[in-house]
Amino acid sequence: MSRQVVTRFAPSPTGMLHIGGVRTALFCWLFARKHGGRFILRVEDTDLSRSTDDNIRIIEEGMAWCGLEWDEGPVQGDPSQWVGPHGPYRQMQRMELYRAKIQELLDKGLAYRCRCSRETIEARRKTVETAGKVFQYNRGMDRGKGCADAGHDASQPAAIRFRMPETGDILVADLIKGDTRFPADSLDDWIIARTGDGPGQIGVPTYNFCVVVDDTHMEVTHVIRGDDHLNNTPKQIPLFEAFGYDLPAFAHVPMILGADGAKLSKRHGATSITEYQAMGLLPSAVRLALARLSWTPKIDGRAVESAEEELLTDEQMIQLFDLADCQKSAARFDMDKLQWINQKLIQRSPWQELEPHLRPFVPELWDNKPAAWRERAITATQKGKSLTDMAEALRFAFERPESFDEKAVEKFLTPSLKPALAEVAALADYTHDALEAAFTSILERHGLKTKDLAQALRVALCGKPVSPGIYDTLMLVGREEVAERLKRWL
RNA sequence: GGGGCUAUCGUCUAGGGGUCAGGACACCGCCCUUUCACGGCGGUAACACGGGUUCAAAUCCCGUUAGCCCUACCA
Repeated sequence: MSRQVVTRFAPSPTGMLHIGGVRTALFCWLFARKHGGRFILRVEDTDLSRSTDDNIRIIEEGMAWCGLEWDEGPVQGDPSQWVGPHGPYRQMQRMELYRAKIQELLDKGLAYRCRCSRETIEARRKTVETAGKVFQYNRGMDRGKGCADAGHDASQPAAIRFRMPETGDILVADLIKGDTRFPADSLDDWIIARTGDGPGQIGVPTYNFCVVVDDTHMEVTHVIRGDDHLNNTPKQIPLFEAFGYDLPAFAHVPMILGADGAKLSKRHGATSITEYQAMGLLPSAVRLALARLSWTPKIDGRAVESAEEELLTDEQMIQLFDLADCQKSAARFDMDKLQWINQKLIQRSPWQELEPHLRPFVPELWDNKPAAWRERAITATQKGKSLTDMAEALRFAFERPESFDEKAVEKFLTPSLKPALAEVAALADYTHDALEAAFTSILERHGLKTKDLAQALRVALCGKPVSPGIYDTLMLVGREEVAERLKRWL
C-alpha cells in the first residue's frame, strides 16, 4: 500500500516569482493532481537578507494568478496563518524542529562542531590548490586538519558539519535523468548549520539540511525540482539515511533557457510571472506553454501530432502528465509559441470567461456597458494575440480618435463619400441586420463598394483604417456617438 | 581544477539499429476577404564532430567539442 502522493514547491522569496520556478511548480501541481495527491507550498526563507513578508506575498500572488492552488502552505496574505497538518510552512518558523534534529545528529556522532574560521579554511584551501589538488574539507591533503579530529576549544561558537561517507558511489535514482552516480570522494563534510550566536548554540541551518527534514516531516513522496539541484541530491541522501528516513522519489526537471540558449535572465525580457500577466496572457496559456517545455504529452503512446492536439485543457494535461515523457535537456523559452497558444485559447474561450481577464486592461467605463455590448466587444476582438491587443483594438469604443491617419483620410474620406456618410449618420436602427440592409441600399444608390464606405467610416470613427467588422464598429461606438463623430466630415 | 547533466529543422519535439527522419510554432508563398486579423492550402528547413560495433547507426559504445549545474557558514 503506497502512500498518498505529496509534492511540494519550495521557492525562496527573492523578490519575484521566476518563470522557471513556475514551471517547476506546475510539474509538481500536475503530478499531484494526476495522482489525486496533495501539493504543498513551502517558503525557503532561511536566507535572512532576502526574505521579507512582501517577497513572500509576491510568490503567493503569482502562484494564485497562475491557478496553481496549493493544498498545504501559507494562507495568502497572512504571515501568521497556514493550512495543512505539517505547518508552519515558512522555514524560519520551523527552527525548533531543525535544532532538535541537528542535536540528534550531534548526539549520535553523525555531525560535529566545526570551529575552523573562514580565514583558516581559506589558507588551507590555498595550500592544497597551489599543490594542484582539489580542496575538500577534511579530505585528501586536508585530512586530519578538520575539526572532526582536532578537538578545538568547545567554548567557542561553531558551525556544524555533517559526516559524509568517504568511499563508494552515491546513487540518485532520478525519474527524469535516470540513475546517476556520484563518487563519494568527490564530496566532503558540508555545513548543516551556520555558526551559532554563542558557545554550544546551533545557528540557522542551511538549505540542504532543511529540505531533508521538511520533505520528510511534510511526508513529501516526490521531490520534483529544477535540475540545478541534481548535484545537491547526493549530499542530501546520506542525511536521509543518517536519520533513518525513507527516501522520496526524485525528479529533476531541466532548466528553461532564454532564446539565445543562455540562462533565462533579465536581459531576455520577462522573467517574472507578473510581467507575463501584464502582457495580457491568459494564465491557462502560460500553464500550457510552460508545461510543453520539456514535456511531450503522449496520447495512447503517441506524441501530440496536430495544432488541435497541442491545445490541451488543464484536465487533459493532468490526465496525460507523466514524468517519463519529460526531456532530460534544457529547453529554450519560445515567446512565439506562448503567444500562439494565448491567441488560440482566447479564440476558443466563451466571452464570459474572457471578461474577468480582459477587465484590467480596459477603461472603467467597461462596467457601465450592458452585457450585450460587452459580449459584442469581446467577440469582435477575440482574434487578438493577447488581452492587451484586444483592449487596444477596442479603444475607439471608449474614446474619440486623438488624431487622424492623414494618408487614410486622403485615400478614403473623399468628398464624393459625404452624401453616403450623411445617410449613415442618420441611421436609426442599430441592429446588425438593419445596418446590413441599410448599407446595401446606400451602396447601391451611390454606386459604391462596401470597401469604400467601410474604410471611410473606419477613418472617420476611429482615426485609422483598421477596426473590427464595420457593423460591429458602428454598434460599439453607438448610434448617437456615430452621428457625433461623423459631423466633422459632412 | 574536480564532479554531474545535456546535445535531431531557427524554436519545442517524435523517432531508441533498416523511416523519403514525422509533427507543432516561427518564416515564406498561394487562396479567402469591407480594413487588420482569423481561416484554408502548400513550401523551405535538422540528426554537433571523430572513432568504433554491425550487412546496416540519428538510434549502441568510446572519445572530442560546446552549453549548463554543483563545487558558499546562498537557495
